[in-house]
Amino acid sequence: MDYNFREVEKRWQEAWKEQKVYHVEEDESKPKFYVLDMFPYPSGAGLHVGHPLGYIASDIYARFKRQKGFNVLHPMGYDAFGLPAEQYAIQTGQHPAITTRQNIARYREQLDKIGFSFDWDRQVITADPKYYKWTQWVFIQLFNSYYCNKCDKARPISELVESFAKQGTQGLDAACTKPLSFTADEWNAMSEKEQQTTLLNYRLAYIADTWVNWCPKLGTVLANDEVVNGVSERGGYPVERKLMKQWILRVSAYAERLLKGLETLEWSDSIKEIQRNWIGRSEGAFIRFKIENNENTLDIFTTRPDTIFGVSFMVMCPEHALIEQITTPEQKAEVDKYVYWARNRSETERQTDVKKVSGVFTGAYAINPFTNERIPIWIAEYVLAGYGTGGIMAVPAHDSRDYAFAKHFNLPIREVIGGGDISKEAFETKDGTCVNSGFITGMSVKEGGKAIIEKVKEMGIGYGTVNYRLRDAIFSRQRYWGEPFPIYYKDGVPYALPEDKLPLLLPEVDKYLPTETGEPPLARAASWKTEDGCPYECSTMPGFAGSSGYYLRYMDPHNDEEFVSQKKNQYWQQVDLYVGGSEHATGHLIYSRFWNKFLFDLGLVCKDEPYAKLINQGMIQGRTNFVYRIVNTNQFVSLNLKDQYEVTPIRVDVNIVHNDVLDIEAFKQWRPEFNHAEFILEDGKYVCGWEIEKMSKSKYNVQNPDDLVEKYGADTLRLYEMFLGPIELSKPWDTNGIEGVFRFMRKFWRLYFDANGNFRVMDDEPTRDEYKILHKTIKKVEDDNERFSFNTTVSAFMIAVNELSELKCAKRKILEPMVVLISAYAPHVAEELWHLLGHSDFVVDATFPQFEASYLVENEAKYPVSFNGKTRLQKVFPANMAPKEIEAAVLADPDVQKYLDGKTPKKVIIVPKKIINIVM
RNA sequence: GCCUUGGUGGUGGAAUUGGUAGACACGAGGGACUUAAAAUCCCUUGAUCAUUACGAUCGUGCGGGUUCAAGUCCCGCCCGAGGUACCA
Repeated sequence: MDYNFREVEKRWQEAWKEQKVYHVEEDESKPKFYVLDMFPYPSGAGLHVGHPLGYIASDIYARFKRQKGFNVLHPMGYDAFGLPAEQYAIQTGQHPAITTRQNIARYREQLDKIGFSFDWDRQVITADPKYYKWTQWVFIQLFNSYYCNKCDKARPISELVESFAKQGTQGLDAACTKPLSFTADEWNAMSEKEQQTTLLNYRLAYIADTWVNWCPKLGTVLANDEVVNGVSERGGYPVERKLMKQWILRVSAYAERLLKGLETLEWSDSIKEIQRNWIGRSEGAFIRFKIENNENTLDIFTTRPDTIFGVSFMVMCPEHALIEQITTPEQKAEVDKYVYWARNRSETERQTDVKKVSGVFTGAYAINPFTNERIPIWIAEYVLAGYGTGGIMAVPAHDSRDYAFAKHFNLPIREVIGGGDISKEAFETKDGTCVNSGFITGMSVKEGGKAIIEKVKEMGIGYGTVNYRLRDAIFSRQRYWGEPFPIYYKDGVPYALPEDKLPLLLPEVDKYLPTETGEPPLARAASWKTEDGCPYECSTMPGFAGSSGYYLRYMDPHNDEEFVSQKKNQYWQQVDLYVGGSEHATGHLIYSRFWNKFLFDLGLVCKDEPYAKLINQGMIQGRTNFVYRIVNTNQFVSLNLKDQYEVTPIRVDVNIVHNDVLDIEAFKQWRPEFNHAEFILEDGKYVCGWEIEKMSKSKYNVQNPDDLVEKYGADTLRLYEMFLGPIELSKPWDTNGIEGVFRFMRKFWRLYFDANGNFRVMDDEPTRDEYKILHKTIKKVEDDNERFSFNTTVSAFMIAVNELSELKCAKRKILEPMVVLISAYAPHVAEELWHLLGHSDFVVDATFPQFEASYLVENEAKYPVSFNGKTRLQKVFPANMAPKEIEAAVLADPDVQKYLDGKTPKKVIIVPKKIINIVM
């Protein structure tokens, strides 16, 4: 019987489905293991060979763990809300739900062909009302919570209301948009509307006017991580800054815990580092500067309080609220002009002009609290609204940005940290000594900073504090295809919908565009209001809403009463292994951790981190092939002859190139303009050039997994994707090697059949050599699986099969465990052989073979003999021979003596079973 | 600029704690079988020199160092990839 992968794969895929082989239930008798792949967005293009890389790796691990006795949860679903489906809907009028359904069907079909062990009964789809009911529910919990800094966790907003009624803001320490201060009487005297507005200052999901990344082309705002290099991540459209009322999640309240939590995670250093930078913790001081002839104060955050004696000007961001109040009449015209200009600049313009200095003087002066000096207050773009207080004290001598500004506007530069040379550039060290600095002169930077903090505290104008770069996440999108907010407005104030009204279904609209008045698409829905006539929120939630807590829903996907039951959450705990791309480092992987920590605070989940171990699979790059057309002709010249001509490289479809040799007939058919192409060949072939690029349709280098499955089978594809190299590394996809893996698959199959195609496995006792091959392989596979080194496991299989073929081994005691070993990688062929071996259960439930070290014990050890570290020859000695004896034997050996050349060695190093080194 | 990675044959890569560098594949060359092709099998394949049998020298981005021994550890560079970028 030949290796007929089409028949084998079809048979077992059907059997697995029918018998629900991969269905999993909670089972207290077994330890659990949770393996999760990052949620895919089902795009219209379908899967390319890069997508399954991570899925194959996690599938191998899931199957391996199951064979090692774990109860493995390995689910899959779809992150189905999102921009592409909606953009398509705008263009065609087709409802995004339809497109999404089609795309999901296509994904499913492609995934099914690869033979994954997903439990599809647990599938979740974010766009399904049964699912987004719980996204909305979590949002309501966020809305109804605030962050208590004292107990360092989220608490019900009702507790805050009670406390305000009793003691106002006295003793309050809560995360907030801006610090407020009022008494119980003042609170109690507030109207309902005023109270609700006040509470928004504390809620973990709140609405506020904020500067946002507005993308006019997409008609929506974007989160910081959705803007890349000043343009939208999806589509690459320009992004502007705009002041808008938006729903926001108070992620910043969790900054410290998000940072600390990283220490407990088994994630790569690079991802942890990216998150640390994104959170951006910095210690410093908050200091209030008086403003001359003005009631207000200019508040600043600085990490260098030690340099306060060197302040020579102050800078506010162009968005600063105080600008109008402090600008002098003489400066007003100029300030207005600058502020207008700066505020309306796009992100792209801002980023490209980073080096250009711009700014304007307000005419106002602040007072240095230590020197009582008048300090001019400027406005400049280099100070950002979103960080700290939006104002700084500028110390040009010791900050390069302030330095550039001072030089440009001719402001004084005063040295306050000794030891540097400030004539050319700022001296930014943190290990200097304070000079010209009043009472801190002579102190180190560290001591000086501490002393200033003490002093400002005493003076009541500041305190030491910590600032984070991490900002609150903007949570509204002015789009149709997302979760509706469970929010309605009464008297202009937002209220949460009662939980029993969930899910709030996405309404039908006539068009997926904003209204004529610029409102989001949901405003088109005729009855988008409560029974009492209160209007619902018109924006929808962003992509990360549905993906932030999805791993919890997999634990209990059909529960309509609870988000996840305590019992099931207790059983599955958290994701043990999470596999996905590193591009989610600053988006999903932060939001998801935030979401989980919040649910943890509420006592809904038992772990405060969602993903214990994370593996980032590398990208699969495309390998583009080129042909070379001689300029102004229709002649194409082969790679190694092209330098003799002036040529234009042209990308050619990789599917008509084999091992870099062009299929000339297929090329002529490929596009009409090549019908009559002529070729200059080398050795009778047309050889193409190649380059590594991103895999994309426009570069004609896309490899579709379906085609490869069709040609070689899923098992070969799975093995080959793993064989390509370490899972975390990015690597080019090159089908040249897949033939070798396919050959291996057939060779493996042939171990079980004789020349006439009859199953030939017999029950004879294996030889010691045969056992040795098996146990060497068991050990290698087990160790490599545990460290996610799947490429070396594939090599180990190849070696074992080569060796067993050599021995013509057909013994059940060897070949049966081999089936189990390989089954995680090539489940279909393993299943077929497993049943041919007489089993009626499924190979995924077989027990992973037990490694017996005794089979690997050697009586002899082969020693490489080296002279001064250079290996010259090999000698075999009994494994238990003492080093002393080996030394004597080796020195007496005639071959060795030839190299000794009559000299006496200075030293002989013998590492048992490893190496002999003779030092001369 | 800063942070994180990585650099090994023509190609993908292996070498897990410092112990025979190049496993396993691809590609290439040669051969067997075959009317032929496919499939399969065998040999060679890091470079240079030598080839009569033994071989010899060099070699893991570059320059140093530690060590009996370095792809692996340390110091200083060079190059690539990813992240981040006025974050006070």
